[in-house]
Amino acid sequence: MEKPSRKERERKRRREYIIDAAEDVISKEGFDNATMDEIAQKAEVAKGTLYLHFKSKAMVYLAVCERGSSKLNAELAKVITENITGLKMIERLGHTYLKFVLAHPHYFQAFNYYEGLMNDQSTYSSELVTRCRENAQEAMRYIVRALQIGMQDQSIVDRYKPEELGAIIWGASKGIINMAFLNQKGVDHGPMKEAEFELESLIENFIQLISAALLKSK
Amino acid sequence: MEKPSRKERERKRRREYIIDAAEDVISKEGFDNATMDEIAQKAEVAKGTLYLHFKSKAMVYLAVCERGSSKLNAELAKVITENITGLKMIERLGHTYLKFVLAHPHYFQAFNYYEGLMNDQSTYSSELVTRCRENAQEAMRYIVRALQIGMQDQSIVDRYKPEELGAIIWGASKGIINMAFLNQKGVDHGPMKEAEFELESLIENFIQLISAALLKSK
Amino acid sequence: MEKPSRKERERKRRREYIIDAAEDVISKEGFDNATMDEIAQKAEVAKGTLYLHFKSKAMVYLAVCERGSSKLNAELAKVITENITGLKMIERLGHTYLKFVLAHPHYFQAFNYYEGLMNDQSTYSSELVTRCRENAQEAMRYIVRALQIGMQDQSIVDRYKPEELGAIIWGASKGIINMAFLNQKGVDHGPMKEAEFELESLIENFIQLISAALLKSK
Amino acid sequence: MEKPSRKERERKRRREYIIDAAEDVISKEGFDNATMDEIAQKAEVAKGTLYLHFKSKAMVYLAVCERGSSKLNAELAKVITENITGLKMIERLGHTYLKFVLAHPHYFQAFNYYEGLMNDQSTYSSELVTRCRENAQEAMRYIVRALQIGMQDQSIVDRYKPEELGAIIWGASKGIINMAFLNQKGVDHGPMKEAEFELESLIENFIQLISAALLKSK
DNA sequence: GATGAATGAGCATTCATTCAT
DNA sequence: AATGAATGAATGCTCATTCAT
Repeated sequence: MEKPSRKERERKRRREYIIDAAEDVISKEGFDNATMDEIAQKAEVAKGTLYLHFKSKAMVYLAVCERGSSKLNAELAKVITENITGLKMIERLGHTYLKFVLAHPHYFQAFNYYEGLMNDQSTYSSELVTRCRENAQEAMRYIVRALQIGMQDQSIVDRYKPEELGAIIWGASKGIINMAFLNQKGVDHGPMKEAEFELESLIENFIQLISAALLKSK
Repeated sequence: MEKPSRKERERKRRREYIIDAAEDVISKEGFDNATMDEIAQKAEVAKGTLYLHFKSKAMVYLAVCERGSSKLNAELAKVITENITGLKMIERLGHTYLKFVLAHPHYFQAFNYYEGLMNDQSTYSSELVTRCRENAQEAMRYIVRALQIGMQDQSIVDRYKPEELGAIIWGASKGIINMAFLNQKGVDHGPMKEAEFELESLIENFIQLISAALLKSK
Repeated sequence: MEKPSRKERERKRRREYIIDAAEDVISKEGFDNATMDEIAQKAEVAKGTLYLHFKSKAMVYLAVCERGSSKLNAELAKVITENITGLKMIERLGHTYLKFVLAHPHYFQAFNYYEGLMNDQSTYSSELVTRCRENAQEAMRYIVRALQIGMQDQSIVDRYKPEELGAIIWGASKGIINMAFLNQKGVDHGPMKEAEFELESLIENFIQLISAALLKSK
Repeated sequence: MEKPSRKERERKRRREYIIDAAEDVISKEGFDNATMDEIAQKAEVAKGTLYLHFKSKAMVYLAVCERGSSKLNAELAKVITENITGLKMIERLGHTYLKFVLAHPHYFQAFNYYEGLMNDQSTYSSELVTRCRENAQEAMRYIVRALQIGMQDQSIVDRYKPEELGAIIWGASKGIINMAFLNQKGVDHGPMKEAEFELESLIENFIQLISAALLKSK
C-alpha cells in the first residue's frame, strides 16, 4: 500500500511542479504569449513530459485555472462559516475576492482564459473543465448563500431573487476588478483619466453601494 | 486644393472599407482567428494595401475599437441631452449600452481587445490608441455627468464622488454583460447553473439595484 | 538444465505474445500509424519490455514478417508434397498464396514493409532480416521446384529457366494482388474504372494465363 | 494580354521548380524521409513558399506522381499510334514502361505513394488526385486498347475480356518491376538468391511469357 | 527481468510583415 | 498607390528510445 502511494505522490508532485512553472511563465509573459517550450524549460522537464501530464496546452491553462479557483473557494468558504449577518458576509466575500485577485493577478487572467475557452467549441469535456465549472458554480453558491442568510436575518432586502442577485454581484465584481487592473497596469489609458482611484477604494465603494441597495430599511 | 481633397476622400473611403471587412471577419471568426488574408480578401484589396492604411494587425483591430466606441458614444450623447432626471439618465445610459452591445457583439469583443493590448508594453503610442482612450474617457464622462445632474436635481444621493461612482457603474456593467454573454454562448458552464437569467433581465435588475442605491430617500 | 529451459520457454511465450499484439495493432491501424505504445498496451506489457525482446520498432515489424512468411511457407510446402503434375502444382501454389493473403492481409503489408526496409541502408544485418530473406527465398524455391517438376513430367514447357520463371511468377502475383487490394479499399480510384473485377477472379485468370503459357503443347 | 500571361508563366515555372526539387530530395532520401524543409532548401525558396503552391506535403507528392504519370502516358501514347500488331504493341508497351521506370526510379516510388494515399481516408478530393487517377486509368486504357487491336488483327487470343487481361498485365508488370528493383538495391536479399537476373531480362521474359499465352495459335 | 516516466529531436503548418514590380 | 508573391520565425504536438528504480 505504500509503494503505489509513493509513486502516486511523486506523480502529483511533478504535476504540481509543472503548474507552478506555468504560473510563473504566465505571470511574466501573459497567457497568450506563453509557450510550451518556456513552460517546460521553467519546470526543468522535457517538452514531452508536459504532454505526459497534460493532453494539450489548453489543459495546462485549465489546470492553472482549476488551482486558482480552488484556492479562491477555500478563502470564500471560510467567510461563510463566520458568525456575522448576511449583509456583512457579502462585504467580507467582496473583500476576500479583492485580496485574492490582488495577491494572484495571474489567476484572474486564468479565470478569464477559461471563460474564453468556453466560447470555442474545441474543449468539450474533460475532468478539468468540469472542475473549473464546478468551482465557478461553488463561488456563486457562496454569494447566494450569504444573500439567503441576509434575507433571513433581515439584514438584506428580500425584494430580489438571491440567485439573480448573486449573478449580478459576481459579474459586477469581476468587471470592476478587471477595469481597475487595466488602470493599474496601463497607467492612465483606462476610462479613468488618472489613476486617482485605487482598486481597493473602488471595490470598497462598490461593496458599500451594494450594501446600501441591499440594506433593509426599516 | 481640389485634387488632394478628392484623393484624401478616396483614401478615407478605402480605409473605412477595410474596417468594414475587418468587422465582418471578426464577427464570423472571432478576434483571435481572424487573419490579415481574410480581411484583405473580404475588403477586396491586396494584403499589402492593408499595410498602407494600418501599420499592423493590432492597428486594424484598434480601428475597429475606435469606430465602435465612437458609435457607442454617439448613442450615449443623445441620452445626456434628454430632459430627464439624473437617475433616469443613468437608467437610460445602461439600457443604451446594453442595446448597443446586443446589436454589435463584436464591438464588445473589440473593446476587450483594446484593453488586453494595453496590458502589453508593445503598443505605446499611436493616434488610434489615443482616440480609443479618449472615447473610453468620454463614455465615462457621460456617466459622471448624469450622476452630477442627478445629484443636483436631487434624484441621486450625493454621498459618493461622481467620478468614482461612474467608474464603478461602468466596470460593473461591463462585467455583467461579459458574464451574461458567456452564459448565452457556452450554455451552462458559466457561474450560473442554468441559463435561467437572460442578459436583459440581469442588466435590468442591475440598473434597478443601482437605482435603489442611488435613490435619494426622503 | 530445467530452470533455464523454463525461463527460456517463458521468454519465448512473452515474445510471441508481443508479436500477436503487434499484428492486432497493425491490422487495425496500419503499419505506419501503429505505435510502440499501442503495441505495448495491447500486449499488456510495459513499453520498456518491448525493447527487451526487440531492438527497435523495425525489429517488431520484421518479426511479424518473419512469422507471416513462415506460415505462408508451411502452406506452400504442403502443396509441394502433393502428387500432382508440376503445372497443377503451380496453380495450387497460386491459389494457396491468394487464400493466405486474403485471410491475413496484414501479413501482405508486412511483406511489403520488409521489402521497403531493404531499400534503406539502415537495417544491415540481424537474425530476423536473415530469416525473412531465407523465407522469401524458400517460397521462391517452392515455385522453382514446381516448375522443375513440371518440366520433368512434361506438363510445363522447358523453354525458360525455372529460376527466372519462378521470379516472374512470384513478382507478378504480388503485383496483381497488390493492385486488387487497392481497388478493394479505395473504391474506384485504381487503374480499373469500376470494381468490376474481384481479386479472386483476377488471380484466377492470371493463373490460367500463366498455365496457358506454360502448357506444353503437343 | 501579355502581362497576365507572363505572371502565370512565372508562377508555373516556380511550381515546376519546386516539383523538381521534390523529385531530387525524394530520389535521395526516399518518400517517407523527405521533409518539407529539405524540399524548400533544395528549391531555394522559403518553406512558406511551398505552401503557396501546394496545400500540404501530400499535395507535393501527388504533384510528383501526376508529373510522372503524365510523362509515362506520353510515352505509352506513342506506342499506340505505331503500325504494328496488337501483340507487338503489348510487347512495346511493356518495354516502354520498363525503360521509363529504369530511367526514373523515383516516379515508380511516387506511383506507389499515390496508391498508399488512397488507402487512407484523408485525401478525399483535389484536382491533383483526380488527375493522378485519370492518368492511371489512361495507362490502363492503352493496354486494353492494344489488346483489343490484337484481338481484331487476330494476333491475340480472344478468350479473355480485354479489360480484365489489361488489369492483370498492368498489375503483374508493376509487381515484377518492384521485385526487380528491390533486388537491384538491396543486393541479394530479395527472393532471388543472387542478382543473377537483371530487371531487363526478367521483364523481357515476362513479356515473352505473356505473348506466348496471348498468341493465337493456328 | 520488468517497468513506465522522462526524454528531445523532429516536423508540418500558419501567418504577420516586407518589398520588388 | 496598389499588388501579392515570398518570407521565415514561431509553435504545438508525436513517438521511438532510454534508464533509474
